[in-house]
Amino acid sequence: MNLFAEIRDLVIQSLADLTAQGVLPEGLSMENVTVEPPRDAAHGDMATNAAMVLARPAGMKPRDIAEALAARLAADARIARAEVAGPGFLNMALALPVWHETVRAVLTEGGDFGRSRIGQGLRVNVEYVSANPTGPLHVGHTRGAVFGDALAGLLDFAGYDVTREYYINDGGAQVDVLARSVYLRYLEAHGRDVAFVDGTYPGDYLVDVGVALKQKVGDAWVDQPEEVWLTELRDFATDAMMDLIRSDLAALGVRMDVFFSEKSLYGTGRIEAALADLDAKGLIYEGVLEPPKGKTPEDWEPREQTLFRSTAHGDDVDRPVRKSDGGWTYFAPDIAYHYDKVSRGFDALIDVFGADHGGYVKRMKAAVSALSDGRVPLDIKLTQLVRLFKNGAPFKMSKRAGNFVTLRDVVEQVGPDVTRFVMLTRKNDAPLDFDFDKVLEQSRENPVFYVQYANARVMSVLRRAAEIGIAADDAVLKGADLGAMTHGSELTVARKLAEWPRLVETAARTNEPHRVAFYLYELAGDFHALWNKGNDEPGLRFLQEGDIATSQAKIALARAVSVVISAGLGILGVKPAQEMR
RNA sequence: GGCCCCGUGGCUCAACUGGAUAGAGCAAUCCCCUCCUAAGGGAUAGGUUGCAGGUUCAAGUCCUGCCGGGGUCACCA
Repeated sequence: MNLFAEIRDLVIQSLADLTAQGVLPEGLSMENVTVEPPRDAAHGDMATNAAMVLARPAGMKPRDIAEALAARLAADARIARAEVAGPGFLNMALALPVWHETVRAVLTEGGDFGRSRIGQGLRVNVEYVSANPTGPLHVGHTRGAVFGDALAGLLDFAGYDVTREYYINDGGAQVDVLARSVYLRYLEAHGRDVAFVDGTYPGDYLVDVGVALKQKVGDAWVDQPEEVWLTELRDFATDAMMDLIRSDLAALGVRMDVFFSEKSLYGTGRIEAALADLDAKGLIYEGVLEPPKGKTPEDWEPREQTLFRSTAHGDDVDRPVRKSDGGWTYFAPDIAYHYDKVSRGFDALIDVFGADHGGYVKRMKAAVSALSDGRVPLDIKLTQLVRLFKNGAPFKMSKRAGNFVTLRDVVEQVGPDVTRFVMLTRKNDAPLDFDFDKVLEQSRENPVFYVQYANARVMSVLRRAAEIGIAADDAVLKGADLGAMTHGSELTVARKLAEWPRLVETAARTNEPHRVAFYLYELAGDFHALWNKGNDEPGLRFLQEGDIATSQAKIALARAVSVVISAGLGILGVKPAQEMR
């Protein structure tokens, strides 16, 4: 049930009736007619812009349309009042039973309340994390991981068929570096003194890998040239790193559907096939690029290269796909990878990148546009930096190479639920401050706590109800007479619940899971306000001694809040708290 | 220099992709605990949405040009 959609349907139907009566001319487009909550609650429960949108095409005054529409709407039982305001807004106040039915719908539909069908079962691929398999995940990856996972959860809830995918960059030169670094640790495991020269990874996390390698091959590779061990060691090392990364993701509660290996694209003709597709479309050519506009690099020299005509699909310059030594640029396998995604039949693609990859957005979009002939949209979401703090002071990462704050560090210190929620308290393209102390603070400043506390309070009421003998399981509550729910503070909460399905759709349409986190904070706020009013006005308490029917009506509202909080947190991958400790 | 992102009360951020008088939280001042967990709530004060134009019934939101901050910029991924 989506109340806003229902009322919009009513408005559209009413406009159609007016057209049939000849009040409005034929053929008006209703596309831009919206029904939304007004900013100011004093304006009523819902407002429509219909009169203003239609005034010009209809050749009528906004107020005339609004008056006619108001009269029509007032005939519906759900509309308690409809009045014209401002330049032609039509404000509607809804009848009390509408809110009671909203609460009942939440209890009846349970965790499915708010589920949407706007996705229409379309298959969407969300690619995220995709960190190089050269070490453990760090905080930056954590934000991308949480964002991508929450987005996937959101789209699933909105009716899409979602695939969560990780692209393993195991094909480039960085894997050779990894292999050499592991080799050094391997020598170390054999008691050798080693030096980590520039261009190798000195991180401690490779120590165990070196030991494991020793156990596997003994001393067979000691004092052997690279030709002997490099190829095999690459696989060994990337496997070890992917095991590490998988366990990092598991600690955060992220589970991928697909791990796609870049290496699997090489030597199999798949890169060639993708470029052949572009070539057949006349988008591959040999040419010389102009130097970048403005500042020319010192060592610039004109060079003939194999280029992808990405400018034909919105990019600023064409992009090389082959290096001068004949090998592929990194962009070539990326093209092939997205070609693979397109050919797997996805209806939409989403890539989640760190903000430092902003420069690749246009070329990736151009590639997907070209490969799919514009049929498959690619949305690229960039996640901004995470700034770490401890007790309000910037948390310096050690300068020592290879030593950084890992995902594991964060999760072990504050837990996966807090990590996830906090990472979503800012929209993806804004920098995020993460303070190890503040995120554990129990105060209104901390949204994680605030939302969890609201849910815990509901649970507390349910436990207390059981103690004093008031039946309050869901089966009872959804059949309860909600007539006793009339107070303004109660209706404020019900109104907020009614917004949930609409919020889900907006968040899904924009690919912005942070909206869910903000909504939950607002819902919790309305609930806390109601709770506190119960301190002043005993009549607003959820448990009314000696009046089981009234208690059940009020408990039903509280329970509905926890149902929506649980559903919302579920989308974000956070477990709701049953009690605070 | 080109491209991308950001600029909203003293501070940290929202604003339902164009809707009404721009909303929250911190900080400030004042109030509310025999009461379902006060780990909370209520009230007051605080704004030319970086600047200047434009588009329209309507602009924080869209367009153009500036200013400021960040990212990025051909054979590294």
